[in-house]
Amino acid sequence: MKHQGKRRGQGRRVVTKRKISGFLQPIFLLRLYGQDRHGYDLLQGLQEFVSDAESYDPSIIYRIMRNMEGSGWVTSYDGTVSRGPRRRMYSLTEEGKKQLAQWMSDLQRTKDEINHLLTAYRQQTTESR
Amino acid sequence: MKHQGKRRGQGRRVVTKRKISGFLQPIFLLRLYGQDRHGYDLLQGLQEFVSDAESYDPSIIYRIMRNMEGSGWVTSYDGTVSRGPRRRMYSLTEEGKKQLAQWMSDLQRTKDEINHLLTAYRQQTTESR
DNA sequence: CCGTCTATTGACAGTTTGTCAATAGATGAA
DNA sequence: TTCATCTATTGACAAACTGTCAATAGACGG
Repeated sequence: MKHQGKRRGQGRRVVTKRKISGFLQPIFLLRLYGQDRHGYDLLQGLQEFVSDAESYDPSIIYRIMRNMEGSGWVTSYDGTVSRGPRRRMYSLTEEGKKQLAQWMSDLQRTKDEINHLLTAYRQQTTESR
Repeated sequence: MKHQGKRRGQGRRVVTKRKISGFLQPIFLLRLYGQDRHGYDLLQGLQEFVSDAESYDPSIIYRIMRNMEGSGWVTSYDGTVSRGPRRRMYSLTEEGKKQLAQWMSDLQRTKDEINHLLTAYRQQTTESR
């Protein structure tokens, strides 16, 4: 008999720094819709879509873009250099557009689910006062 | 010189089964608002809030609940047995209520961000046809 | 020539996830 | 009674993902 209703599980787990995963990918794909861009450009445009854009380490952009290239959603090529070192330019593929559409429909459903949850919460907290 | 614009990154990474993380926790806390419940009960009530409730392995509920107990958001005790083996009952703590409120405000912002993204996507796809 | 800014890459440790087997009591059928 | 089945919970492992940070490197201003 290990534990029977007594204290369990305390300790460890204090803060969670994890962000909502799978949210940056659609943002990047969307920003590649009109024109090709390089990683740093994508990083800077992030602030339009997320509130804590500064908290992202630049390296994650490149990791995400490499993964998306591996999935065939973007392709890359060496861009011309203006200031600084070589830039890897990314462009959206047809497959990437399909993936983006899929993501958007998933996000629509996620939004509906969040909404449902928020409504249920408000209901719960107003009726019990 | 490793790669200069040639094929890179293809291979690995085909399907992503990962779900939006940190979405089940607030659902469970909310369902504990009115009354104490056991894990299996929480599992069954999931379908009200997420579309793919069946796809969740029961074990994740217990893992999540143990973590939340470790964080002090719920406490547990042995419940009375009606059908089947012992049930571990969970109840929401005051700290858990605070955490839930925090989560809800985060989700509100997340919802706004998703909304912004969806709007930007629709704009992009309609203007470019 | 040096420091700074732009830009990208690679690596590693720690966390989280999906999955699955194991345990176990209660109930109903044979 | 014995067995299968349903309800419930626990533990463990490998794979995937995350945060973080150091390293590289070209261009530019002073």
